[in-house]
Amino acid sequence: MEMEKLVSLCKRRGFLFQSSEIYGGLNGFWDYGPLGVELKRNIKDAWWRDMITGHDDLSVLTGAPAKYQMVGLDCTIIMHPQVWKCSGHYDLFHDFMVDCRQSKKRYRHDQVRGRWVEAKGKKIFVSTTAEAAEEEAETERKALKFFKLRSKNADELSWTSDFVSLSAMSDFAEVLGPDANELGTLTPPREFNLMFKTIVGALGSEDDAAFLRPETAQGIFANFKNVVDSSRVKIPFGIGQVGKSFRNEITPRNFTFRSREFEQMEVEFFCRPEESQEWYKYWRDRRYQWYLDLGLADERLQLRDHDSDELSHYSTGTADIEYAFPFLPSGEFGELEGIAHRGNFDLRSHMEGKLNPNTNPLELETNEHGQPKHRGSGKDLSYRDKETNERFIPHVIEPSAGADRAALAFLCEAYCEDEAPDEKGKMQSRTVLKLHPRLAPIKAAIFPLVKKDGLPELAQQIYRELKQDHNVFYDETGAVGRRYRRQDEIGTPFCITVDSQTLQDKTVTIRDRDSLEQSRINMNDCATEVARRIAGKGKVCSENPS
RNA sequence: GCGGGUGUAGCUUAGUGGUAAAGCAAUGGCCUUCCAAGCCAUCCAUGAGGGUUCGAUUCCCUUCACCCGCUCCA
Repeated sequence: MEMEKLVSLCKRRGFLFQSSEIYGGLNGFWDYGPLGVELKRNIKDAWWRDMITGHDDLSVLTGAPAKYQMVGLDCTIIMHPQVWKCSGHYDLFHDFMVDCRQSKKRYRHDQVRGRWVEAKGKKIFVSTTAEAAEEEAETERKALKFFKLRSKNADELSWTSDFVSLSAMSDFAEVLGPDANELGTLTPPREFNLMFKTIVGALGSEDDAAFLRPETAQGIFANFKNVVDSSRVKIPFGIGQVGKSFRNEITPRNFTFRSREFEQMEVEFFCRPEESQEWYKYWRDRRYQWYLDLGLADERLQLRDHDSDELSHYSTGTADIEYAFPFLPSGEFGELEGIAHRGNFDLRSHMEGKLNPNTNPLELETNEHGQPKHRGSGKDLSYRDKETNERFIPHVIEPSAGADRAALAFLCEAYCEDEAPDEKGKMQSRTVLKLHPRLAPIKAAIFPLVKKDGLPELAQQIYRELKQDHNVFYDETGAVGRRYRRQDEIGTPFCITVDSQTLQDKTVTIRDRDSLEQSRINMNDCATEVARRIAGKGKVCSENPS
């Protein structure tokens, strides 16, 4: 499937528009049109229903280690700045980057290391991005090449310093960049603010700087105690939240896949440390199945466990649910959702202060004076088991999904060009969105076959009745075939048509979008039939010829 | 952020230093008894800003957006 066709359809039919399009657009921001907003809302509603309000906390769900509770939360986008300092985002999202004018590469300032060397009366700083084990050999190789020396003359190189990070350098004039063969090609370090900054208060100054949240999760951690104290939840339980997050992406690209403003659907699931591994596996598999149940094909969906070297020290497991988006090279997948075992890192960071994620066991990150780099709240965020009277800091499993990425994946999966007969029975190509009925923006369209003999009045009667429970659409213009095709293109799963036979026996036809099959049902049964078909329809996207 | 490419109607394309053309779509009619039919009518465009010029959609500059490749992806 070509991405341009889907992008074009999204615009033409009102799923997605570029933000501020009349002013030329804004890179990394997208608006949802009348149909897109319904699709995205259906995705969020399905998630909320399946994870939170519809959750059966009295039964042990298939694959789950035990019964558990689920509650929701809706936190503010702007939070106390200390939240982001303790969460690690403040440090992590303020990278200093240097660019190389020669190699055109960009490096994280603190990840480039090197040492001073002198030869032939000239002193230079040789830098590299190589691993610590190889940096000595790598800098020697580079120095030899720069001074045009043979390996056997390596003793002519006089190393005058230990390895230091580029961040310790004040001037790059004598620096040989990691991929450069001349000096002074590195630009001064520039700050990349990946969090959106704003000022709180009408007269606020830089001291009143605050940030738009780069994830919804921290609001849940910050409210952990409030939820425990107010809602009678007992561990194990989860807190879910759906909402906007903001990241100043360096390169937004691939339609809505990497946007600067996006919506997340996150659960923070709190459990006993010794049971956390089982819960991690449960959530990983449960979330994967959710996408399958809503129609993503398993050959385009994968559950990828992170390798141990990708994991944070405090995490005993992280998996990504990934989808083979059509804009990616063949064989590559893009992340829809990450399920991370986060240990007690977050709750402890908000208690004690920012922890150093590279320590094991976790230690407080300190500044040059030995003081905490970012002070925590000092509040006790531990949990007391009312039965055993045991107090502990829960471990956290975090399934974190992107609503916009899910919407994009469902659209990509649903887009389909197949054939349908025209009025002469000849096969014509048709564009159809084979969206799961739960996700389809419009559940059913109601047509009078012709605009006379009282058929419109009957159709409108059905329309009004269905409207009470579903988002339905009424259309009486043009040939009925054209109306069917219009609905196919926006993914409407069912079309109900009133014809002359309705006048005699009160039956109407209901047409299935995917099979094109029509069956006659009593016009008074339309609402129940549509509800039955939406609920009963399993996987509808089993075939995707593109 | 770098390099290359592209911007004409909702979409697909045409064209020109001097009135911007068509098909499809949309809208309103007529006609139509089940899968994009037909007829009539209507609506809509040179991404933005500046320069050269009597005159710029066309030439030049800047900018914005999109696509491809690098980079980045917390």
